Amino acid sequence: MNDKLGNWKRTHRCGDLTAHQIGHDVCVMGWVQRRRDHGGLIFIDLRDREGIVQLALDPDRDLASHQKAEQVRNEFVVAARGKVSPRPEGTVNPKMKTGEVEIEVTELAILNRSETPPFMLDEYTEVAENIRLKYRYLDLRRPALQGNLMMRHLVAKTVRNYLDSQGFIEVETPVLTKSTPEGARDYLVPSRVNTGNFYALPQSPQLFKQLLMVSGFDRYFQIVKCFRDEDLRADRQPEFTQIDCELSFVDRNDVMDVMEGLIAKIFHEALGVDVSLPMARLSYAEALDRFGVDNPDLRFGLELVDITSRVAASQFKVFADVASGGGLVKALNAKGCSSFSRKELDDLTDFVKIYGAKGLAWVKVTENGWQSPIAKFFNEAELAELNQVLDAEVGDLLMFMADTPAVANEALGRLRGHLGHKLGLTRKDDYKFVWVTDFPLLEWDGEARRHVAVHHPFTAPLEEDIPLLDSDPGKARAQAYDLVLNGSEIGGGSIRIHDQAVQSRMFELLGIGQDEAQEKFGFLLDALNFGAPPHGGIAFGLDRIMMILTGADSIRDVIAFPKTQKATCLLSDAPNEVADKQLQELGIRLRAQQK
RNA sequence: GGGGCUGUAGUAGAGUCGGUUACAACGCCGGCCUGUCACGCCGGAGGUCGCGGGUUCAAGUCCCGUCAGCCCCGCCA
Repeated sequence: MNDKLGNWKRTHRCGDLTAHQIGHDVCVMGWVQRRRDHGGLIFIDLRDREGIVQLALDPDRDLASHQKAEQVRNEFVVAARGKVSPRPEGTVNPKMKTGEVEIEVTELAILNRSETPPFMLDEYTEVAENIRLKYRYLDLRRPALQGNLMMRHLVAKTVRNYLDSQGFIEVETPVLTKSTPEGARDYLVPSRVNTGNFYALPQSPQLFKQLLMVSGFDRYFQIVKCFRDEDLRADRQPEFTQIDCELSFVDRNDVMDVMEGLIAKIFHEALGVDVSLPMARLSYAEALDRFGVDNPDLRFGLELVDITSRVAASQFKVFADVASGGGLVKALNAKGCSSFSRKELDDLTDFVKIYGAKGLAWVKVTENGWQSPIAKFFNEAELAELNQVLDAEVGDLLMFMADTPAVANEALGRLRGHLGHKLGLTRKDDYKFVWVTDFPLLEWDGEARRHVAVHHPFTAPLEEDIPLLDSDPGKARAQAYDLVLNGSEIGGGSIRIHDQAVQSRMFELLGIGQDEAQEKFGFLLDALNFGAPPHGGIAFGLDRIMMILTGADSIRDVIAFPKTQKATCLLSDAPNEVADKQLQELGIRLRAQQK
């Protein structure tokens, strides 16, 4: 039989007790981290979200509570009354925040018992993630995850305070909304009242926040769940949280300025790190040229060098053919890496093949010149020129990639990131921000044989590029911007089209006919005709920001109840089959599973 | 849809070349212990080697399939 809470009132949290409370009578409640039974004396480490404090139970002080403590096991829920006392000489534990004191218990209550937990809730035990996810409520008792979620709360609070101070108003938008073409696969929700019709869960509140600008709210924000039915990754969950913002009467510099302030505030509050402003800015074209990717990690150099024109006339056919065929030949210099083993080089080659590269040429720069399978194809002048543009010195490892521009950039850019990690150049407490701007507005989808929006269909082109919409739409750049932190895209947005004519032209370019545009987005097009202000916005991935703030390698470590890579919940067992009656009410019949 | 890694007591691991009864640690249970703090000492219980099939005199070990977790490609405006 458990003890009743009765009139016991907690006075302190365990982790808050220090020398300041010495002499105070206190009452604490929490979970038993560990019991140490010395036959006579019993020590209990009692844990709550703030930390751990030691209870000392002496039979000479109170026999009843000592006897009760003999029954106590790990994870029992216990309340203790007693006096905060300095620990005897020589028994202070400097590893604990509360290590100078202990509670001399005079009354102990067992508020609830616990089965032996399936795994030890200490910092030393590594447990398989499927076990942790099944017993998520236990895993969440551990200090690491408690800390992550408490910091998440602090960040959300900071976001609300900052945006409020900047004149933003938090407005909720519908979760049951309309499925629209473009973008990610929607999660669908069948409508019972309108049999055969479906809502979609929002991929983002994009259209609604634009409508709020038309409504004159001027500045909107929302910390909001978004849903995308796509495959998961270490930093991607099917439901995730955005810090969603939209502003009226602004250009993109205004948006970036306000948002830099938000990010700086978050880092100051959460980590005590002061981000220097303004943040770096890089055009999309320059990002690709120097780093191969549009989300460069600026914590280290290893920049890519375009050598296409320098190898066009070389005897090395692989390079020369690519160079003359519209491809790209790029290189990077891994300083001091000529000691890489054959196996390491093979691994790097395998790595770039993941991104479609056919191979990777490498050169070890030695005192006797190039040591490389491709050295023989280059004459003295060419060697000298390449050494010069790549800043090659003895001990360096040069790597070359020749392919289509898309593959060469992506593969070598990813290799650059891979090397940065491998060489230990990516400190987690080093924070390098960069805005990437001037993205292309459109990209050609060879399969669908039409243009698709790089950002989304409501993104405004650069004003100077509007004529290109008619002459060469693929060349038009967008008033879009991504915020990249340490190689991770943590946010992105754009100035929107507020002119109905431009928006219609945009749909035309995307191959969305007038009728279809009216059917899918008519409410937005109508709204643009009723005095839509110039506006733009941005959305940050709160989960990704939290990953970086906490140093988590997985997005699951910053979400209370995450899903597995197959989008299931091991705790609740979602998704599951539903009763036939439910399907009947919805007018749904399941198709036979195709094998 | 594809590539890769992992799967052995409650937990996390070892298990050699296929060969007797599958090991030790932590946890758990019992006993002892009045200054420990990942307490210590003594004793004990605990196994569908993920699952299914195959090869073999013999499979945790080799082969095929499958399931689950993780990482990646595709996908993610």
